[in-house]
Amino acid sequence: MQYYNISISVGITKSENFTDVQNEIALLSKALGHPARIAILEYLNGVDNCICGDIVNEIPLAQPTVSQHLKELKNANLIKGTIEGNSICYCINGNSIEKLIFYFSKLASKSKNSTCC
Amino acid sequence: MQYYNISISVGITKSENFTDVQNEIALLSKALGHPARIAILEYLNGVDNCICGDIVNEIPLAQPTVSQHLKELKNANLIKGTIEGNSICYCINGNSIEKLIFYFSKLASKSKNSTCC
DNA sequence: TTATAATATTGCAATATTACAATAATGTTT
DNA sequence: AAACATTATTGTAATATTGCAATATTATAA
Repeated sequence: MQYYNISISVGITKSENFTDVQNEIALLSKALGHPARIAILEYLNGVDNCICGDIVNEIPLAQPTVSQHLKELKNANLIKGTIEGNSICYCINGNSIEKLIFYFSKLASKSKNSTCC
Repeated sequence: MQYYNISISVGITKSENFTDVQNEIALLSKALGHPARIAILEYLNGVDNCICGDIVNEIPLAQPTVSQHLKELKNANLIKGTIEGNSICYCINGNSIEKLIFYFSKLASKSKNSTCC
């Protein structure tokens, strides 16, 4: 008797089964799915003109953790930013946020009238 | 020599460090952070009047997996639903979606003018 | 050049998420 | 009642996420 242990993709999100739009909205949402990253966006929004050097001091987490969250926000295209001297200059990418707003508006449009549940 | 291995919260999101609003938006976003759950919402939105019995057949994942995703959407208050006979009747909770739209609109408002990054 | 300051990366432990087979629970048919 | 249909739960394996200490990188200041 011989056993073939076939287990290919347990634990991985099956992105290939879904549309590009579904995957994109999910990725953006996922990046927003942590309070620290929401807090970072709130701070960036509160600071005018992108003069933002000390995000680390504003977020109640250790510096490497904040750095990691910033990286994820940038990967998801939710913030733009560059290093300027020995500090960073990040700001919100309004386009991505608006993409979400536009998508969710469509999603909520029909569901307003639903009274059965 | 004696070692005290103190490691309390490694791996857990530190929700207590953030505001209620930040946590709520993050939880909603997190629930939206998977293409299958986006697909479920799209399907629910496409079907009028909540006559939705066969979500499982519409999502390209195994039935237990779909059931799990539905549970998460319900936990996050993104869908409402009840069992009706031997089928389910789910529909989108427009209030939660609108909560996100409202929040993101505020977040994107200031960032439109940012030109430094 | 040698600090100093700010951010990034690495490595690791702990927890969370994803997916599904097997099974349970529950209502509907026959 | 027995078979069927539909959804939920349990258990488990694999991967992902979270958080931080230690360290690296890079630019500025002394």
